[in-house]
Amino acid sequence: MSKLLRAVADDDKKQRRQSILQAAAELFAEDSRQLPSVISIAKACGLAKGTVYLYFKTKEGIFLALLSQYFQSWFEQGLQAMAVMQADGCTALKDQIPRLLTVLVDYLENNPEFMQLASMNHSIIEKNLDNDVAYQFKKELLDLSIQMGNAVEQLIPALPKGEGVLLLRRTYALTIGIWQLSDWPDAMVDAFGEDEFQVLRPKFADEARLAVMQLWIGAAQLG
Amino acid sequence: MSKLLRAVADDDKKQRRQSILQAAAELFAEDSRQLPSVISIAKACGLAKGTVYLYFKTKEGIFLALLSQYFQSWFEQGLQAMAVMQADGCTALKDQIPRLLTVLVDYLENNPEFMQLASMNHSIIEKNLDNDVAYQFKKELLDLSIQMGNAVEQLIPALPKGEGVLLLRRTYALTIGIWQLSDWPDAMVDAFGEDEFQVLRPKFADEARLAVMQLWIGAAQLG
Amino acid sequence: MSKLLRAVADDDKKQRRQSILQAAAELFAEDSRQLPSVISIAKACGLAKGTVYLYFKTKEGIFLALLSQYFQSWFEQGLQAMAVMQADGCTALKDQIPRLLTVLVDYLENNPEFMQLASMNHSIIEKNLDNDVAYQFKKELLDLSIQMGNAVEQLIPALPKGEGVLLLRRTYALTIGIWQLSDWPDAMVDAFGEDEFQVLRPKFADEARLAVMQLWIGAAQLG
Amino acid sequence: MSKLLRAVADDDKKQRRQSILQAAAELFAEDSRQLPSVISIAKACGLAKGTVYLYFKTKEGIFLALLSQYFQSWFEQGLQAMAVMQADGCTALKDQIPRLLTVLVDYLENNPEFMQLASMNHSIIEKNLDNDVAYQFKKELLDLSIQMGNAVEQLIPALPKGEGVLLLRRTYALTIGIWQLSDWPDAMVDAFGEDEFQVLRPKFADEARLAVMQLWIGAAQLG
DNA sequence: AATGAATGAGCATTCATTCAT
DNA sequence: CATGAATGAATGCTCATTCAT
Repeated sequence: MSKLLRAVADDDKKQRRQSILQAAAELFAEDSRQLPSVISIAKACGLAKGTVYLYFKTKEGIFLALLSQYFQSWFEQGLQAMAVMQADGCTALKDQIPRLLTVLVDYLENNPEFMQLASMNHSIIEKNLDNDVAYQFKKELLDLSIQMGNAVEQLIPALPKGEGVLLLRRTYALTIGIWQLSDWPDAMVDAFGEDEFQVLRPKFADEARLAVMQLWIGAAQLG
Repeated sequence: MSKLLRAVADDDKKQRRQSILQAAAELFAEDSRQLPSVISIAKACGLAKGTVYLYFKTKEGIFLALLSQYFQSWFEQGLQAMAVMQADGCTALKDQIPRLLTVLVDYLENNPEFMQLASMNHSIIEKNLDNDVAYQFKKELLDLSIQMGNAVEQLIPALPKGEGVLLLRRTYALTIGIWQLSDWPDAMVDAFGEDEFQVLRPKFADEARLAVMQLWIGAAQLG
Repeated sequence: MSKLLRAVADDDKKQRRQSILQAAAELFAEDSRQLPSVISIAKACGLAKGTVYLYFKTKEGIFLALLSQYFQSWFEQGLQAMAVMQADGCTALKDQIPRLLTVLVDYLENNPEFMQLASMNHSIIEKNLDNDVAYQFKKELLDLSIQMGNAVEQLIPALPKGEGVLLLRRTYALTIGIWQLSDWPDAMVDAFGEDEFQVLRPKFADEARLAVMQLWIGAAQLG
Repeated sequence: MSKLLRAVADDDKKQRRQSILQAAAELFAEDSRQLPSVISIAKACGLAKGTVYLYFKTKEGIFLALLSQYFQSWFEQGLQAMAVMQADGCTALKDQIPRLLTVLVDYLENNPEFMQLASMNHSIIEKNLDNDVAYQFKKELLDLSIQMGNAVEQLIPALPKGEGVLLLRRTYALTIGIWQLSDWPDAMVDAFGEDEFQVLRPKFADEARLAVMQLWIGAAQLG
């Protein structure tokens, strides 16, 4: 076998790690019912199985890292959108919330693996993880959530102190649930068609936009 | 081994089928991270493995049937609550909605396997089902949903025609999402404690009650 | 695949179990450096891998069962030999001991897998065993040893009470050690020839006969 | 990483080689069920994995070198003891043999890794060795054995010419066998206790002293 | 000489499902 | 109807060794 170029420099290593994540994401997108096998990931990025384990301790570790990246990007998008709106002088709540939600939902729509991964039961991804790795992930997620929660509170004055992050939590829960409703196995779609059960199977982005809007309105109302 | 008495009469068969579901539910409750094995279910109800397959085509079929029963009971509870309220002459929306939601969430709280199973539906249960069985399940669920959707519309006049069932759909999505957030593997709770990450990990019933209320208020608002 | 005849009757099951042991023994004889893989054992007796696990809980369990059979046969041979000698009226110690040792060593010579297996380090066979299975084995071995130890004491009057089983223990230890000295990997024999190192590498049976005889004489002397 | 100082001088190399053996011995002592991994050895002596392979062709080579050192020390002890006795004018066979055996067994008792390693030699260590390395080892061992065999013959006049080395060979075999009997996995000791099976599981040093004495007496008798 | 990134062979075990009895 | 023997697919991970740097 022609051996791979060695990733000696730190940058090269980072890049290689990223290529593993990339391959993992693509394979997972193909069949979101289960995590792809390590060997398939390795092959997909031209590495040997053992090499993958130089970069990740366990298979689940790969997908947690992936999930982490999605979360980060998602929050970034949200924070950025809010920053832009402020810079734009867009202060009408009526406009701001829909703009923010659109940004957030668009991201989910454009990165379906995110929701797939996130909605995968804990019992699948979070088993077989180093406590360190899992803790790190939770910690980052918590920090990001709180940071963005604060921003949301500034956006919606009616929201009591500390409710921002809770609203985000519920928003996330809602999108996860909607994803699961919307995500049918292809085989089932083929078998049953799109129409008969459309009440049970919403189109993700439309439903998410609308449902989250309802949730936010209700939250602002109650606050 | 001495063979079991044969279930010849329809009633006997129904009863045997029910005993399988019973056993499956109990075993699943013991460890809800994964579906119990067929052999364990068979033993738990005193049958041989092959016999279980006389009543269900696949293991997943057992749990879909179980899930179906939970849905039925859940909807029944909801419908009944609404009927009682009407009989009581409780017509203040302000009172009715909380009463209904309490009934619904209480059911979920008292039947944690329901949420667990429902949140597995997606990635685990539906991957190995006969089309017939799956279709049957979806169909029943659809009918129930529509029926209850109508009732909800009567309850909330502000809700436009056809929005009842959609609100239910979102309610279900929201509870599923909250369940997943609240349901940590024991190992992780032990490792990280209950406190540090409580923002990420709500208590199911409290959160569900509150979040669903927000959703319904928002929905009524928008309607 | 044409499926196997089913071993339903108890006798058939016993026979099938025996055929697994048979196959395991033969494969192990081919390369005594390591336990053969389960798949190779299964194939060698025309079974599927899973079927092997219907008869044994772990791979190591197969080899412990095998070892147990060898021990039983070995002790039987010894006990029988002593019984025959008594019946023959052979009472001269001078004759009896060599006859007994010949019987014992012949058995080892004719069943080389026995010594191979026995001399395999504990860390290999005794790991991955049910405690029950291991205990059962030890218990049987203990009983047999004591029984035969008593017989040896009757044979050698000079031996103090209770020394019979200890002499057997040392005899066993000695044969194990000699086996290890005598058992070179084929590759090494090929590479180095038989002659240069014959001082380090005895021929098993000759050495065992002689060394054990020395041990027994010394034991009788000391007793 | 900063590269290590290079061992250019022969002495430095010898020292580095020795430090590898040292580390290997210590790690093996910690868990004598299996040979430690190369990476753990490398780390333990502050080297990189590849560097270890500059000094030894295979992992087993490390442990064979270690085994060789144990053998050398063991024989040295024995030869020295015999020399001292002669210098002491201790000529009573009755006294000499026990003194010698005590020295030999004490060494084994104080260096349990020796027996552990020696009893692995057979099934584990020799399976992955360069012929050169193995030959070298055998050759050295042979020379030492012959040398010490001669010394034993001088000690025990009753021993025919050439029987000294054979007696040593049997002595070694006997100690190896006794070692294996005495060496139970901790898990098993914990599970079964020390008492019930003590007949099958001698205490190494006591048993070795006694059994070897019997062997030597028998050998002197027969000679 | 020293490093450490890359390689890839090797394997026990479970368990859903079938089907001969 | 009931049984339970037989099947066989499916896979993460370690670690000795190599060799480019």
